[in-house]
Amino acid sequence: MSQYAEIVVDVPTQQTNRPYTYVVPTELQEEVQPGVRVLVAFGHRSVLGYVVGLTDKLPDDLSIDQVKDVLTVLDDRPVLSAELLDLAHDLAEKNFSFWVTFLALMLPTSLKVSYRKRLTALAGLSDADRVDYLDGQQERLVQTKDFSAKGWRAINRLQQAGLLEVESVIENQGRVKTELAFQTNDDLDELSNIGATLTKGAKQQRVILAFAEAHPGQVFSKKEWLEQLDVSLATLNAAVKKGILQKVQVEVKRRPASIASGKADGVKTLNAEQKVAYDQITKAIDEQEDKVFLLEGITGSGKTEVYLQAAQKVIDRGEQVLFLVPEIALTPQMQRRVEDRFGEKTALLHSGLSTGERYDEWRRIHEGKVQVVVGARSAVFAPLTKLGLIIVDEEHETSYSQSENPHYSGRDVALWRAAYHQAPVVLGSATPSLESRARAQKGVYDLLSLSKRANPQATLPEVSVVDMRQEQLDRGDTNFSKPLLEKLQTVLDRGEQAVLMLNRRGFSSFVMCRDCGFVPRDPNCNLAMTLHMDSLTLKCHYCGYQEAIPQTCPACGSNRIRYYGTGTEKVETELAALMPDYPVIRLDQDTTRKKGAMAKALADFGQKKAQILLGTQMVAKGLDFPDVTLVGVLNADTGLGLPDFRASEKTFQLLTQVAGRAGRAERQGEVVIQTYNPEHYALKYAQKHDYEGFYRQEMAIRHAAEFPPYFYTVQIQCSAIDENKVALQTAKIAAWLKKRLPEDVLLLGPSPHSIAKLKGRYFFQMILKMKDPNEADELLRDLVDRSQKADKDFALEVRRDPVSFM
DNA sequence: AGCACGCCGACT
DNA sequence: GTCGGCGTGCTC
Repeated sequence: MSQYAEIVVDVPTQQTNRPYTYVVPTELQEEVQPGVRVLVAFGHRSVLGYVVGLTDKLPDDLSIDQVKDVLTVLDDRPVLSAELLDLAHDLAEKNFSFWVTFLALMLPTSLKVSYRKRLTALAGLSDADRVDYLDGQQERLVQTKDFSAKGWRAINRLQQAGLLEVESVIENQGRVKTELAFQTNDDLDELSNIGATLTKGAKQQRVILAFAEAHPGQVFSKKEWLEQLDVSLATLNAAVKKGILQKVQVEVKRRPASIASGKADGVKTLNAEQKVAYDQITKAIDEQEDKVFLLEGITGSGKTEVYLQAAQKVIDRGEQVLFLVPEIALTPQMQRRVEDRFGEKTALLHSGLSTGERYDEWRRIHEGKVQVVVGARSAVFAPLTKLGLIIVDEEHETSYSQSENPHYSGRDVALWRAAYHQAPVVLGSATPSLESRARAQKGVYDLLSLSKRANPQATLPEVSVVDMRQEQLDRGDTNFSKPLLEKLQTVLDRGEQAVLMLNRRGFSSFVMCRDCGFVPRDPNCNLAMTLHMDSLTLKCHYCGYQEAIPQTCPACGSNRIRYYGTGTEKVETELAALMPDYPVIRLDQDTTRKKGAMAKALADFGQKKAQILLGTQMVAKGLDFPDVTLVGVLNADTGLGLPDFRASEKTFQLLTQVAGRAGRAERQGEVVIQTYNPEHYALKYAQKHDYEGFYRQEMAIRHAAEFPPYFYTVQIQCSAIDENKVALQTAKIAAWLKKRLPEDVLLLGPSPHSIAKLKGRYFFQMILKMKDPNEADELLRDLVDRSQKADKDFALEVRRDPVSFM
């Protein structure tokens, strides 16, 4: 029996980033366990806390009268395991954040609490005050932000005068979902008595009564009653009044819509290379080795089949599998395969779920009812206790890194958890990140390669590169080169399908006045706004600001205001003119915003309702359609100009991924890449399907420029509403750092963000480069600490191994 | 983050 | 003299 609990309180600041000791009252001894949430008094108020440990001994610097009691226990069993408590602590240290921030991140939103106050009017409160503070009501639930500091002072005065009651309310944000149901009376004598009182005309009541007598004491949902007995709700309510039925609330678990095809996904025979990979992975599973495998397999080489069979092995051992995918909403095909293979044992976690669905999936995992969890980044914190294998599909994807606070790398968390559980990790990709590939080179990871397509009749597609500079000279301003159009026509005539990708990264359509050159910009970010023809608006893609397309130039009044650049919509229009007989399915942010729209568009394409699929980067990932024999990349190189040392790597990965959509079955596939940089090495290697070649050349460049994987990077990003303030403050910090940084740590910058103003704030950044990733940690922690106290408007974020630079 | 304490200028 | 502005420091 432990007397004291170590508790991390829900106050995310540097000064409170440690456990506090509380007394466990005897009556709560059973319930207070590591990993449960509790309410504790902290300062002058009550806050949520996470129990991170128990102890019998008071810390030396505390006396018994300084320690307060745990007030309430919120969970009847721990919501966080010892593993996750530990992991949260490590992540906070590593990413310059707070322990409590990561603890909260690991739980579904439904288990977070809201802090509110209940104001209740007492006798003597004036009508004016009642209107001001209670909306004219008797009582009201309010948040801190509902009143200004002045307002709160006034409320405190009213409370002291005994005119108003103020009470803190802390409660879970989510609730278990219940639905209305009706339970039949189980007292048959009483039922027959009621039957005697029914009038002749009460036919419906007799139906219900007969049913109740046949099923005494049973519960059926409202829906079941309405459908099965064909009665109305009013009739049911009347039966409640008579005492035949009783209203009850029953718990229902929300499940995200299954997209399983209904047929079991058959186990496929592995080819020789797949078998080697499978054997190595399952050996590590059996021997409980926390090995990391890098599964480097060309597109269509059957990585998924290896994952699924290895997962089966883990399930047979009674253990659990964590299967991470970049963004599950974008890969419905992967979701379907896992569901077809493992059915009810699967849980899904991704951003497309509602809060309630997410909570219920989380509880299924927490209750141990699940053996496979499929999910995007945040699913890496799934409360699995018997992990036997972690799979990270498309491990090079940057979406595994969270760039907003708190920063973390899902891939690194996967490695941490696997080591904890002594389970292997499989990192899979056709185009591994240079970091992972380099680790495999050094023997830190085990390299497994799949060099052939799984379908023995399928080969890698032929890739041709078209120089758009020449095309523009010959044919004028167009998005479609002659070779691409010819190939497209051939494929369509044969009844096959084509995927066209418009790489929109760093590229967009905008409006410009042909007379004065005016370009409409949004007032927050001062960026050229992107044209949206479907809603006839101009939008800022960064802050979401939108306005109507001007008919005349706001600057000079000319009506020669025209559209420039290329968006998917404009290409769609151009395509419709060039290929009027062939309908097009468009796939971009705008057409897939609605829930399930992506899956529907892909299903339509799969059923050949259209032969052309046109989209942004999202068509590059994971699509597997046997009739696609042509892939066209309309603008391959727009990403090369970004201020990011990974621009080449990202371009190579994107081109390789999208090229992999062609010729996945028996028919030979073809790829046409249109570019203004035909000589660029990223294109050359993508053309030859030569990842290893690209890897070697890019590594040489990274080595010369002292970038990852040879060096570790840390990004320090500063922002403020006032431009001068950030510039000045950032320069000061740079000078401060230069004085203190070890000699072998390089500081780049500060430099302004390539987009001057974002969401009303100005950004500057500095980059640190170093050989030892933790060399500057202490200094950076000190910096974060100081900057937090310094100024409310000024914000500073430290990002380890950032995936994009600005 | 909240909340109190305490110091300073602007009013009854 | 007192009220309310906000800078500083603490919370088991």
